[in-house]
Amino acid sequence: MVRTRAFDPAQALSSAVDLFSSKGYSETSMDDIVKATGVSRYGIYGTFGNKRELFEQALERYADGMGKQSFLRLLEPDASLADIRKIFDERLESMCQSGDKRGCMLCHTAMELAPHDHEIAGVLQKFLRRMSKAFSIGLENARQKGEVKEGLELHDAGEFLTGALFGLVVLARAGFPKTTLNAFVDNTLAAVAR
Amino acid sequence: MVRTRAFDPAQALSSAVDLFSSKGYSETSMDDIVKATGVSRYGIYGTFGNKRELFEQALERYADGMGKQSFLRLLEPDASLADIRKIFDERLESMCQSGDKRGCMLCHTAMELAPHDHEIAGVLQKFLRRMSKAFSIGLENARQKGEVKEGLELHDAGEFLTGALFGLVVLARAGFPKTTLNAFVDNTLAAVAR
DNA sequence: ATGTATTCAGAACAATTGTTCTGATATGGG
DNA sequence: CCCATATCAGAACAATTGTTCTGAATACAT
Repeated sequence: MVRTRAFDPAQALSSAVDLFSSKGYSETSMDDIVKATGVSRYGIYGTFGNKRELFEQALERYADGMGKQSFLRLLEPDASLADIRKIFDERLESMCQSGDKRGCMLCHTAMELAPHDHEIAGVLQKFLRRMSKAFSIGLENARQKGEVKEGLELHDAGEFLTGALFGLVVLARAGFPKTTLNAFVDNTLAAVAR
Repeated sequence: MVRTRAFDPAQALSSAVDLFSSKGYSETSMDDIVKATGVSRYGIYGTFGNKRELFEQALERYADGMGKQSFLRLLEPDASLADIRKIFDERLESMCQSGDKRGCMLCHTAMELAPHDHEIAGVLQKFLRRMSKAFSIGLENARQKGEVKEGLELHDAGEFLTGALFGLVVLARAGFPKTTLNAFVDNTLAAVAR
């Protein structure tokens, strides 16, 4: 052991997540990543492998973060529709903040990579199923409070909410105003509410 | 006038639309276009300008085609919810056919180009507003038949359907099975149906 | 303090990108 | 039949891509 690493891999991965989230895979160059992280090419390649592998790790981290900080509360037995709405509102807010508009890594992955990269597609599907499952558990909990539309099939409804979340992302990136996005969320929630 | 053009611009543009639809902007190279159309670079650049301009024309053509062949029937006074469902089913079917999976040019444009290309974003928004308007007129017509949920605000509902259509596209590209996509459409339609 | 192994910063590389140029080819009016 | 001109096929070009290599810098075990 001689010279110690001068950067924090977790922090570098975090920067990569930001870049990939906002610009997607092919629009983000390794040069962008080197500049954003301040880490040398040597450090990036030595730590994360190549661009594809870096993306895969970033995707994993992105999904984990989203799961822990947004979807976990749906699993609480007292979760309500308001908690589901909060997920949509948070995403809406994050999509609307200015600058190089933040995006959605899952959405980018589905659009650019999944159709011709089966390994990435598998990882993506795992996360989307997890999201959908969390949504349907959230709905099940909300149902206990009498907030959910009667007769709603919760498994399908979970996947519906997942898809709707992506619809929101696409509308936001197209540049629609916040009022439109809010109305979209209202209609989405109304589709599962009592 | 001396030597005549050996290719049909409309047909070449059509090939470009196919490529851009399935792979998006940056994943489609001019070399791909040259190969797919069989037209020389000279012909492409002379007829359509550069890649950006070609994409813009392809986008225009894509949206026009989609409008004429899918959305026009919603404007008929006797349009019904079934006609709206047909739009979703057609898209679902087109997304599921094998090979280099077909995609959605509007969706790709929103994800890759719109956030940093204001001109393209403007064109895109024009088309999305047109789609949403067609949806809400379709809903208005369907309302005459008593098919629509009472109290539904049709303007917002039109935009909701537009967003949901994109959600469907993203789920399809993520590789979800047809049954899931069908359930998504069911839930979407149920959100506006009586 | 010194040497050695590891990280660093950036040069270097081959491949691919969008775009332009060039000489050959073909066409229709004289 | 022949020439002028527009089109063709592909070479050429500069820029950018992902990736690897190289010598300088550094920090710990000795």
